Amino acid sequence: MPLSEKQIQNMELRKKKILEAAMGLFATEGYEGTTIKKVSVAANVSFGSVFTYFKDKEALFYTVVVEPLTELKERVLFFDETSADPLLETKQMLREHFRAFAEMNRYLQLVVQVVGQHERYADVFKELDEFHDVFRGKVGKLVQNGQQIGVFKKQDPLIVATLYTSLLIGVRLNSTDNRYSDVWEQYAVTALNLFAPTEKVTDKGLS
Amino acid sequence: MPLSEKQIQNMELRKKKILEAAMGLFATEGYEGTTIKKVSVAANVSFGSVFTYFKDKEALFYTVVVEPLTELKERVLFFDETSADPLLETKQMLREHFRAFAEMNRYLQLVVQVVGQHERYADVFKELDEFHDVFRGKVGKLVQNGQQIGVFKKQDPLIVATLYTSLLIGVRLNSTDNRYSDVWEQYAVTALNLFAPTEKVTDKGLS
Amino acid sequence: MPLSEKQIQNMELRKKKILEAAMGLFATEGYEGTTIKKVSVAANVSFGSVFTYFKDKEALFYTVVVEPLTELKERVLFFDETSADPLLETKQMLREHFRAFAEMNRYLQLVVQVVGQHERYADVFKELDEFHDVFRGKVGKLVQNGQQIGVFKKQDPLIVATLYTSLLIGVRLNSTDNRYSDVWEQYAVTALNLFAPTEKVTDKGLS
Amino acid sequence: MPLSEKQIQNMELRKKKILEAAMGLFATEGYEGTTIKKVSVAANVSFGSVFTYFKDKEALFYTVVVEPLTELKERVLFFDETSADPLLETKQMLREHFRAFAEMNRYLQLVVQVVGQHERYADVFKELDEFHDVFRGKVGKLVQNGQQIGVFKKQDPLIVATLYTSLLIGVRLNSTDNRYSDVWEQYAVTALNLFAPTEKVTDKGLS
DNA sequence: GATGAATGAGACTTCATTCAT
DNA sequence: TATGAATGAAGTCTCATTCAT
Repeated sequence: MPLSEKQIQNMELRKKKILEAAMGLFATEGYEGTTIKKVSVAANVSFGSVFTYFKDKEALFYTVVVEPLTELKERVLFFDETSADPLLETKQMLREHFRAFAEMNRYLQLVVQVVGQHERYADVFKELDEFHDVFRGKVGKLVQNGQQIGVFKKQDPLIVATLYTSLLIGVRLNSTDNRYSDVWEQYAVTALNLFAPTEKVTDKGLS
Repeated sequence: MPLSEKQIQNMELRKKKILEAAMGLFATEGYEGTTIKKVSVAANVSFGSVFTYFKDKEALFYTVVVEPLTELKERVLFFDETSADPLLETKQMLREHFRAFAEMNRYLQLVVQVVGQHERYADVFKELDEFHDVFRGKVGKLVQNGQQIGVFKKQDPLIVATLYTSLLIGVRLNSTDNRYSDVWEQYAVTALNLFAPTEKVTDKGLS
Repeated sequence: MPLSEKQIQNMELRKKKILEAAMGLFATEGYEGTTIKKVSVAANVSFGSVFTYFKDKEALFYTVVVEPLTELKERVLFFDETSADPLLETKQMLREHFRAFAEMNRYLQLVVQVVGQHERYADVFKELDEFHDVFRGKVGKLVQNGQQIGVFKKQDPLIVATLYTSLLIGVRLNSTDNRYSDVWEQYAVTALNLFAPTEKVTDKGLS
Repeated sequence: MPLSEKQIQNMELRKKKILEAAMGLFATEGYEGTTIKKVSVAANVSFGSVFTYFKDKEALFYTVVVEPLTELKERVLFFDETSADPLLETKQMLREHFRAFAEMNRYLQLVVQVVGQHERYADVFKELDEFHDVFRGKVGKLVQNGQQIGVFKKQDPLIVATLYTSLLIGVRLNSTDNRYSDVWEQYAVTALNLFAPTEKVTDKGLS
């Protein structure tokens, strides 16, 4: 007797609730600071139910870290590094990236923890690190593109890309707010300097 | 009977060994991942001795995070924000900062943890946050100085300063090495762009 | 609506599968080592179905231990203690007993557990113990019969009977195979000495 | 600072108390039926102290089973299989063996569990099984010795030895008392028949 | 002051049992 | 009746902290 449609939906809802509760707790209280009991209470679910959906705490953590990576990838890798107008592309990219990093606050807090203690979270870090490489590589290509066209000064594109991704995560680490606001808009504008644009860049392109 | 000079020195040595062992463990294994037993073994000291020098685990952690802050402050706040040559001052500052951040790896890993979970480590975070404000303010003044003289383009100096400190911690977070090397040297050079220097900046000033 | 003949047959089949799976698991993994989940998987039946047929784990265990007792009784109490040729009767009994104990390996493993921890399995042990008394009593009568006729030396018949049943279970405990083989045949022959036969006993009667 | 003599003695006492409590519980309630909490209460020791002396439950069980094996070996392998009077030697051996099996009741209950579920307790069973082989071999030699001298009828000595050790453990399994008594004395006398003595054996040698 | 045994709170996890579908 | 998700009691084990020596 297979499960009814309604049951399946209900289970997915419960699983989602658990994941959200777990994400919030892992982000603010850390791995050990988060107990299954706390998660179950926050998710308004019985203690044992957490284990119905996740083999153990480790598996819960893994899912919490890896699953939202899909959304992060989509929001972060959308840009066209082969654009004919790399300056404009970069400006738009910056704005979108800062917006994404502003909005995905809780998740990125988690990412920081994993990256900061990569030896401890080796499995999960591997996933993040692979993404980081892809991300940095793509940014590097855009930088190179801009340099060839002459809108960016000549510099090692990978160094620039590395500094840029570091800047993003660093800003996220140093901020405590969850919303995209004027400050983040300003960050995006100012961060363009990292790419060393040759022309007089005004805010026009972004406004 | 007062303690002899020799005894006092010995105790200080033991305390230092414990602190160093604890720093390494807290940095790589986290707060809960670090047990007093592990610390005592790493410090080559008996289990109970840890409690002779520190009231409890909390106090040990606090000391481990707060005490090295003095060194960090010294290495990071050394620059002269009122310098008559703010461009040169900035270049030198960059190099020294990246060097410091490269070398104080383990400690900064710890800092990242505390900042990333500031709600959890409220007490200790307060100390770090106050330092961060001072640091950012001083950098902001240097930026302002440079803008007035005309070596930097006009931008909100505090935004620039914030991005700069974020970049520093972000680079540290994304790197895994412990030594100052050519890569870090390049970071320092390239990061200057964040300040939007007006003249043609070459590596001369840094080499 | 009463259940159809087919349905009833199906249910009996399912129940039997569960019992067999449970017997194997209880025998090799013990009471606590056996989980309802394992039983359901081994029986190729859903988790909940076990509870459809048995009130709880306790009831399942009880059935697993008590139900096969009928077969054991039949195979073990078949002999005629009033036989006019008690020596021959004893020889045949021995062979059949050892054969039964060789073949009912799994079940007897279970019996050993219950007997070995009779305080813990008081209910179920009671059943086994009553059977044991009957068994021993009947063997005792055969021994007495043989002694009166003079084919066995005089000894306390109950002591002999007790030693004999102990020997049976002891041999079963010390062996790991599941089949009746030459070794078991030899056991049966040699075990006759326990009854202290007066004449020269050869293997003739058994071969 | 090494532990004082007094402290060491106290620790040994505590460890012994735990072992005794554990043996009683494992014997009567089985491995899973025995909880660390029960052991600590029975040993009049705190919960955590059990883990001070034993790595985990498994290690406790192992020690409980393997340590008393030394005593069992001593009490069981004492006899001289090369004796010039193998009949007398056998009679004495029987008496001592039954006495030992009567007195080491609790421990042998444990042995029965391990042997009865050897797959589950593979590690610990190995130790017991090795001992059993030695034991059986030595008994076999004594039987052979007796057969050569002519006090025992010719039979496969190893079969006799196997039946004998099985008888011992079987009797222990079927009895519930803890003391050596008249019944056990009678068992010892009657069990001699298993060896098929040729002469008229009376109780003289044993009384 | 130095040591490490003693303690018990609290975490993770398993699993029998219930019950809605 | 068959199924398997939901639940929470109970067990193992870790580890911070205390304290006697």
